[in-house]
Amino acid sequence: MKDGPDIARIAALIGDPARANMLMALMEGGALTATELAQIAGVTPQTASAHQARLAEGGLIRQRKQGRHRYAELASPQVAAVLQALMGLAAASGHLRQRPGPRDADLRRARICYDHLAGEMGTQMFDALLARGHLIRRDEELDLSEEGAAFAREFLGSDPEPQSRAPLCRECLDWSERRSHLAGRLGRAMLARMIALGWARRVEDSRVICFTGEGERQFQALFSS
Amino acid sequence: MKDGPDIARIAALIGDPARANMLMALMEGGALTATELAQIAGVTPQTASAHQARLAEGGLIRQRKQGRHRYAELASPQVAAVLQALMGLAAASGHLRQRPGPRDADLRRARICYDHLAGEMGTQMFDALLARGHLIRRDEELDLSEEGAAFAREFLGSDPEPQSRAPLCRECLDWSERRSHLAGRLGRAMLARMIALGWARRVEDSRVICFTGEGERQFQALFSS
DNA sequence: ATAATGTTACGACTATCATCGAAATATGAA
DNA sequence: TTCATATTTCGATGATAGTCGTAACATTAT
Repeated sequence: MKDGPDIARIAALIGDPARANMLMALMEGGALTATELAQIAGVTPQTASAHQARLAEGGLIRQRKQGRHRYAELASPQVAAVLQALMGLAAASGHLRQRPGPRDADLRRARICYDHLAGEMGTQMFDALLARGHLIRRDEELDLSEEGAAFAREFLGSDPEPQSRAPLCRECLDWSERRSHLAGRLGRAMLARMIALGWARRVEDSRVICFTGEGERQFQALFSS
Repeated sequence: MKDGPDIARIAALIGDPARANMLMALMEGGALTATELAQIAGVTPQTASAHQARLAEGGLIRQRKQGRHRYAELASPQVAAVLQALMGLAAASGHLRQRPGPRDADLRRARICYDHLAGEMGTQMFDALLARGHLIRRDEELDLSEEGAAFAREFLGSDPEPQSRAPLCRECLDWSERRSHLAGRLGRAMLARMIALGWARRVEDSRVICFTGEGERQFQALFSS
């Protein structure tokens, strides 16, 4: 009966918390499988699959079937633009979230954000790398300096997934700290290395990352400002 | 459990058809009352009032109470940006709407768009006024020229609601024609005058505007290109 | 004061849909 | 093949919330 584009249909698709979380995860630019999205959204794979189908039908994501996996990625930059606008509005509305951040103290301290380190320790590492000139910000882009590359090679033992075409360094807004932490291939590799070194481990069925006493010491030695 | 701004809450607010229609109407920039929004959204005043309250609580609109009316307007340009992005995506998705315009032929011919004339005849009138220099477009604004003002005075018999501070002329996107028609105080006055002259009448319980044979003739005499 | 109109509050009904358990299907690994 | 993993289908359940009728409240008009 009304005229105008069907904006409600699309908004309703984004309006479900689970789907919104899935889309936010896809905002990073990568392609994720249904089970990965399920973990991120905190639902079972079945529901995630259903959501994925609805999002695809609504034209918000594209699906690439590859082997027994079904990867999902944002359908177009316009979708990202909508999400970006929504994030801006949500942040400006003060409606950052009912709880201004993860409520658990452990979650606020150190947690996993999809695949990299977030929380107080995440922002601390990010700030330290930036202060030392290992990371360089240039117009919305984040680059690794010469010294930064050397540091990463030494710490990681190798280059992080050199074959991937996902960005090496990316800023990711930390909503408990309201500041940035490091995402991208380097962010993922850094966290993986810390776990491999025994500095920290993931807590079962939670996003909490628990550092050992020794791990905390080493971390502070490396990233104290 | 998740981090990030609460984008789902806001999207869910826009996700309801009634609320989406209300917001789209407010996109014009004006302030509308609850009953006006109810008519536009096709719901009863009670539900419109409830929706208005939820939109205000969600920070999408601001309310100004004035006498026994409660005017609603978009809270910020950021809200408009979100709606704009959604419209762009919806249009690009081909999801213009299940039906690309009002399905009824009569609706496509001439209908009421809130308070002014829309449809083929609406765009025809708009184009004619523009072609003759009665209306002048200057950077997104729409103004009435000297000749246009004279024409309006003659046709209307008086100036349209000179006391109001709403814009006199405004462009309104016509989604069955995908072109502009005339809104604003002048658009409202023009339609009211045509009805007063007996050229046309509203069809009960519909948005259709039915022109008489003589009314159609007069209309074509005035606004043929 | 009385009536008329705009708005809001309450209560109830209803439909939509998100969610999950169980099971089926598809693909890859051994 | 047989087993394991990823994904999808089906059915059922449960909760959210959109809707309206009735009525109260607020404000303006007569």
